Amino acid sequence: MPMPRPALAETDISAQLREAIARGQFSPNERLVEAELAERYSVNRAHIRTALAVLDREGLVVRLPHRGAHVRAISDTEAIEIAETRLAIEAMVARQATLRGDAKGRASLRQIEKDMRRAVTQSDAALYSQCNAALHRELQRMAGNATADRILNTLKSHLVRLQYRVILLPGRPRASLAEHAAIVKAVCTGDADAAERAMRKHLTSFARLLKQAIEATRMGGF
Amino acid sequence: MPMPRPALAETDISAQLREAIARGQFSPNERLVEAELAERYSVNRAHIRTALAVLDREGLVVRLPHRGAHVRAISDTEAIEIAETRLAIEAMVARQATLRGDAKGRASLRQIEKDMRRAVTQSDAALYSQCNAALHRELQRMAGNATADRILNTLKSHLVRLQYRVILLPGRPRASLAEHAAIVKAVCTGDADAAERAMRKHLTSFARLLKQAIEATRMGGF
DNA sequence: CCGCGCCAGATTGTCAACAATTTGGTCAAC
DNA sequence: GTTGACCAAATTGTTGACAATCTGGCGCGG
Repeated sequence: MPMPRPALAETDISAQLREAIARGQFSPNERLVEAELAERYSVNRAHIRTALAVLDREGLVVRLPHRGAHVRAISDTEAIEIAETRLAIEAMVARQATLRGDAKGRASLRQIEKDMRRAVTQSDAALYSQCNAALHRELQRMAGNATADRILNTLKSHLVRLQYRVILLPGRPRASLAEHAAIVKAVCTGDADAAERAMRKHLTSFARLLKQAIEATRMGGF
Repeated sequence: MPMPRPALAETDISAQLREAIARGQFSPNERLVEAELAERYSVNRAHIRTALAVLDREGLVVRLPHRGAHVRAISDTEAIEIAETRLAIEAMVARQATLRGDAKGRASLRQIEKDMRRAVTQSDAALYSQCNAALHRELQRMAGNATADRILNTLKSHLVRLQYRVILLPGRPRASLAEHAAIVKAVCTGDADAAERAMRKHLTSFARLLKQAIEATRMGGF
């Protein structure tokens, strides 16, 4: 039986912190005091320091010499930037998934689409969100592009804080479903161009709505 | 007068190591012993450790528990993967540079193109390579997409070890020049679609040649 | 009342010592 | 000759202590 792989403590802490920040357990601009984090995660301060350096490089936190680290508040324009960059990569992933994907992957996609449909008819936002993630994940797996995986992983950790704003927009799930269906269809019929186009369309509309949501928030004084 | 910003030692060491690995000062699979690096860069072992963690996350090195770090040897398929991912992002950057670039940037591009032409007529490979980097850098600046910048920076650090193979191909500079000229023209005339297409074409041919160069190397032994 | 310098506490940056683990080699037994 | 246990050196993993620096508040002088 192959041991569940060791994984360095530092790597682990980076992942935990990344997740925590992405989930909003630390608010933007919140100070991240090394000693506190060390205690909270029951590790040495050195590990926290290392994790912060990694997250700094990823853009999730900012560190100023002798002034410590804080959660980086991504600006509105930057959020859009990130969404656009994600779009560029996921469009490529959709293409590669079409070209390199296996039958099992295509079957998975179709199943996920079904679940999505159910989520929409039942107005189950949580289920929909879950299916959404599953679909994108399956496409990444089919594409088998580890580089793209890593980048998307990082980009999404920036976006999760924001996407709930979009998902909750009235009528969004229904529109999103149609877009997803188009992607699944293209991938399953082996039309790589169409798959890329469909994904591009999907994420373009996501980016547009994100932009609107941001504007609205700014106006409405949150 | 704004101080040239402090920059943490750790961040600095990460950058130095990244550069060194990218330049091939450490060969693939070479062991990276913390104590040795600490001495070479005149810093504490803790700094090296942190830097290695960052580079691990970036995919430049691999670390195994209790067995240390070594330069990650990127496989052939992965090199192509990286080139394709780069393509996806730079195509977007070209588009954004067209839409958001300023007149000064466009003037720069035209100047760089001139220098490139000179490099080709003089068969000055070093100059050409320099112009090539300058052109892509200027496009990134014009696009003003910090997220894309960071990602491209990382991706390129993986590719530099390989690109000399492509640049040295007979006739490559001349073909590359035409592709670059098309990009500059599209960006300067404000045709974003054309700019994206031109960049895509340019990097597609780069990826194709990289693939060929890799195949050739594999055949030719060594 | 306001500004300024200065001090104490909090926090980060640096470092060296120590513990834990792997690796490669040696030697004995078969 | 080969196998395997075992030991020593090298290396990584962990931890605590100490130095350097920032922050906020206090009191002094204007």
